[in-house]
Amino acid sequence: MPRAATTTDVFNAIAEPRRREILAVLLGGQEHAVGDVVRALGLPQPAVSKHLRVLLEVGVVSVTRHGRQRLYQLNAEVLKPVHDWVKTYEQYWTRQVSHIKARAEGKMLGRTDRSQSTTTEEKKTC
Amino acid sequence: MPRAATTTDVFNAIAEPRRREILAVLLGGQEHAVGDVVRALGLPQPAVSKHLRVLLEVGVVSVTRHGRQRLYQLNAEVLKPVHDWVKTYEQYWTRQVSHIKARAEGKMLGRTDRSQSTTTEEKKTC
DNA sequence: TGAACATATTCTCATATGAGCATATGATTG
DNA sequence: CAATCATATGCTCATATGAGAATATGTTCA
Repeated sequence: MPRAATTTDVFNAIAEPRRREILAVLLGGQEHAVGDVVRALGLPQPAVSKHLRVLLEVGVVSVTRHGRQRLYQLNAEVLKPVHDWVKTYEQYWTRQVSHIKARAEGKMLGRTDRSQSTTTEEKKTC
Repeated sequence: MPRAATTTDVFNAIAEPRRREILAVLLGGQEHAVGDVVRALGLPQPAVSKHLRVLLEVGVVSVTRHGRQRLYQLNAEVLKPVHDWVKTYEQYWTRQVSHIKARAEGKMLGRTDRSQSTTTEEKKTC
């Protein structure tokens, strides 16, 4: 089976950087025509339309017809699952992390360190 | 260009449900052998190893060799970007949404600038 | 040394992209 | 109606899956 479709859920939909950029443009609750997004991001119109379609299918944006243009609006609540999910992990990077972890483990394993991490490249997030 | 590699960034890595399940198993800061995850999720071992590799490349887990087994551990801070990103949208699904939106719209007409964190940082625990 | 155990890697295959480009659909106006 | 503006859809192509099965690498122990 190939990778799940981008329209499967919000997690897949927002994995695409361009789509996050589009959502950023829609931030503020304002309605925005496709053209606005195109101009704001400098992307080709078809690309924007396609990305908006994915976001629409997942429900994170809604659309309204207004004359010859379609006004897209952010529907943020659909992002809540992402928030809830990641929030579960929040405590592990907030201060006292080592403390919490130490207590949880309760012991220290003597280990031979050998960071053979395959690729030590830097990944940038959006 | 095809879809970005799953190892491109955290957003892509966590788009896969199985990978989120694996992270859930690693929750708690404890070190877990691959076999533990396999047993916990009932997935074939190669599948787990492959998913762990992706998570490792993105940095959301770290690994340590201990005898013949490899102990994986959650490295939650890598998830912070996801948290920060989604948090920007949080205010739009929390109560008073319409109120907040109305105020925002009233203030800024026209430009959508991207932005900076919400000045009011609330820290409530779950 | 060899068997058993733990995990990683390789290979194939069906499938879903995202980019780029062309074109279709729809609405507005002269 | 025809021209124009605003969007959406269709097409090709290179590429990266994730699942499944088989196999390789590495470690411990008898």
